[in-house]
Amino acid sequence: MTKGIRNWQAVQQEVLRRINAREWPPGALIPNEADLATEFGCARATVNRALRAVAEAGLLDRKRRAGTRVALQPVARATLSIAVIRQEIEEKGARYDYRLLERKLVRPPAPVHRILKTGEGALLHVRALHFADDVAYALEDRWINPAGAPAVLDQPFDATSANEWLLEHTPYTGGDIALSAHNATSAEAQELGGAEGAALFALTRNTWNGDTAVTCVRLLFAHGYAMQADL
Amino acid sequence: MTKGIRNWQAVQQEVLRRINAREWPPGALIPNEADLATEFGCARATVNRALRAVAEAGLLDRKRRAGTRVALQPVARATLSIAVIRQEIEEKGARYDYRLLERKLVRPPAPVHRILKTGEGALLHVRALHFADDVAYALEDRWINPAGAPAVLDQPFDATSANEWLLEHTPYTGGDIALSAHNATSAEAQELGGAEGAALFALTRNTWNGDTAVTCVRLLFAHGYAMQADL
DNA sequence: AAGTGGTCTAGACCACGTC
DNA sequence: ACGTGGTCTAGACCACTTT
Repeated sequence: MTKGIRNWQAVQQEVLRRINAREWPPGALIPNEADLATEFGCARATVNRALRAVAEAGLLDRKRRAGTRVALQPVARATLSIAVIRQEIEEKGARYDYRLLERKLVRPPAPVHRILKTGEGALLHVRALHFADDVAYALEDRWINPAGAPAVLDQPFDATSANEWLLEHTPYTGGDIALSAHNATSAEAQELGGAEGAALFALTRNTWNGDTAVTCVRLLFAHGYAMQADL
Repeated sequence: MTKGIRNWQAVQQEVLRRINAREWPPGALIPNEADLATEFGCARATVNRALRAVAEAGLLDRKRRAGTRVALQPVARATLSIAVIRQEIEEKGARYDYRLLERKLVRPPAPVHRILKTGEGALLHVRALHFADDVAYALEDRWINPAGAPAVLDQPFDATSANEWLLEHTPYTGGDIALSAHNATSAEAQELGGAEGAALFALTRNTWNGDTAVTCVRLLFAHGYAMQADL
């Protein structure tokens, strides 16, 4: 009988240890919550809290009646923190700068129209550059649906980026993100200050609020950019 | 007095609604747990569970004594599910295939040595290709520390990829991941079946177990690959 | 039918950071 | 010092799913 494991972090640690040490090998059924609570000398709720945390990390599979099993293929969940670009740059200790390239209310081209599923209305198209210590850092190409972002048409976006303004002023209920690699066109290369054809890291993001599309944006990062994540 | 909000998901939903509707605008201090519990007619623990979930999603900042505030800059947390490559391909409905290119026990070059911080010993270097429906999908270039992966030297990796074997047989306590874009060298282009210079999506991952480095790997995905994430 | 995890409760004490 | 969130408890009932 193990004793003194009374807080959920300690329980979690012990559970992780057993998984790691293969005392509970992949696929194995582990004791139920009540038994573990008895063994550890704590309440079942405490065990539940710990097991739930480990399960959220992907290392346990829990099913009612069937019990808790050690995951066979622990799907690694990496969490990306996608902050406002200004913040990201300032956190690196660099000086942030911003330049608006274009801001137009236009009817979107077909691909954008398809993604945002907007009606007949025009969308606001904004293109801008973000700088870190005067070096181009990212090129932002964004379409904004005025129906999804009140007051957006009054924003000049000449000093504050759409990236930042939207996050502050526009609620959203969901979104999806795609990460990819893209060869710089000559125009992009010129704007970002790199070579044509250079491999650029691209982040494409669509955001909606309920049934209304809010914005779709592509961020092209200068050559050499790497996005960090933790396991 | 709102009534009938008795389970934590319902409380969470109501909290999200208030944030979204700007009833609780960004930066605002929201009522404390006890008051909300009274208002909703449930136990404080239920409110705590809900608020904790919303805070984990990045929409609330909670501090003892200072209370709970709506986050000013809701850092979007996107979660990447990084599965075994075989699984990823099969989930797309494609047929998975694998080919080992190289498997050698060698002294690592300086950059790898620096990352893994291993001693004098040799590392296992494995290069392999993953196919989806006979089309090259990803190129795996991996260094494995025998000290961190028992029995790895007995694995031929001719039928099962190191990607899969390690996940199944080698515990780890942590890791870090970097995502970037990379121009294909001529050799890489040949192996992946693309053009030299094509922009390739790269995932670089280092894994360790306690103080021991386990493996460092670079996965180069064929041109056109996009990694999906959800908000 | 039965056993498992999922959740709620009411109360309590604690840790922490602001006041 | 004191108010806040963080956590633990013991018990209870419920929902799901497998047997």
